[in-house]
Amino acid sequence: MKIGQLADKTGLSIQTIRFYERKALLAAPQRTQSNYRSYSDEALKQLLFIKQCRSLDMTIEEISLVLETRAKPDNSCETVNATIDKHIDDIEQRITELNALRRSLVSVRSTCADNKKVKECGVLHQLESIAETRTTPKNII
Amino acid sequence: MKIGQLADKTGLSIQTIRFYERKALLAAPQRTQSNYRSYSDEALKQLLFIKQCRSLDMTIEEISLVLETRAKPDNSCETVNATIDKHIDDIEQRITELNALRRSLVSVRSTCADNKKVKECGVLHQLESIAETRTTPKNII
DNA sequence: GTAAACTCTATACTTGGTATAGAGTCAAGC
DNA sequence: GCTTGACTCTATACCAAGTATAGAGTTTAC
Repeated sequence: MKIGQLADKTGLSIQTIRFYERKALLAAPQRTQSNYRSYSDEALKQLLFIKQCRSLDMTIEEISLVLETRAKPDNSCETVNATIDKHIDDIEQRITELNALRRSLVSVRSTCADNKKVKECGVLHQLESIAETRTTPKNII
Repeated sequence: MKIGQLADKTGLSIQTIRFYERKALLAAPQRTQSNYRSYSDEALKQLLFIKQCRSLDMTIEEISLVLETRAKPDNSCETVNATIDKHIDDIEQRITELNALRRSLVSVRSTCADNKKVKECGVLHQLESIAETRTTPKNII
């Protein structure tokens, strides 16, 4: 199967598939005489797995780790579970941060009604006051 | 004041300050004879303003817009409020998405106990099953 | 035979910075 | 006067997870 068909079947773009190959998530496939990539059904399965992981917002690195673990059926799946657990933690933390951020924004926003002029704008005044700067999260997620 | 002092006073890194200058958030300062940047207190204020906006996770573009509006004291502050409102909306949407994501992850995770082998791992099985792929958010925030 | 559709590689772009390299400048101590 | 260390300058590359292009070659349909 050529890359276009694989893209159709997976719903991923052709560039994304090539990108995953470069990132070593997907093994480099065989090539036709004209140097076109030629994929097996295994590749399709692999890509759907990757897509599923990405839909859970796992990073390429996390997926890489999971794929590596998966390759050895008799190993413990501990690292997979640990990856998911950490990922859940990260997301929970990010939710907490965003909630705090939302509260700050709502608070700032509440200081200005509509139809004011710039010089009277409470929001701008708020932004000028050097409130104890909340250290904002590196937005990983 | 030289850039190092400004960095100390604002808590921003020297590179970040130069980066903001390149992005036109901060006006290019005067230069000494030896081509060192020489800042006024205005620049300090401006940077603190920018830092405050960034701490609210506003993008460079949003900050740019707000700064532009702020420059005209008699204009309406409508665009500022609109920017904040949209920003709040975006964050609320992102929180909703992350909550959904968290539920999915917890659900996947619940299918595997500890100390299983890869071939028995419920999490891996879940990831293989081609569940209706939740279209995952482009993580803007 | 030719045009459309497909594929290839390589490269640049996105965001908000961070991290170098290599060169120049300044102040202090000897 | 000279050296050393701290500072600054520009330019460039890097991060994640792709997306978008240019320019070339290939296959397919008519």
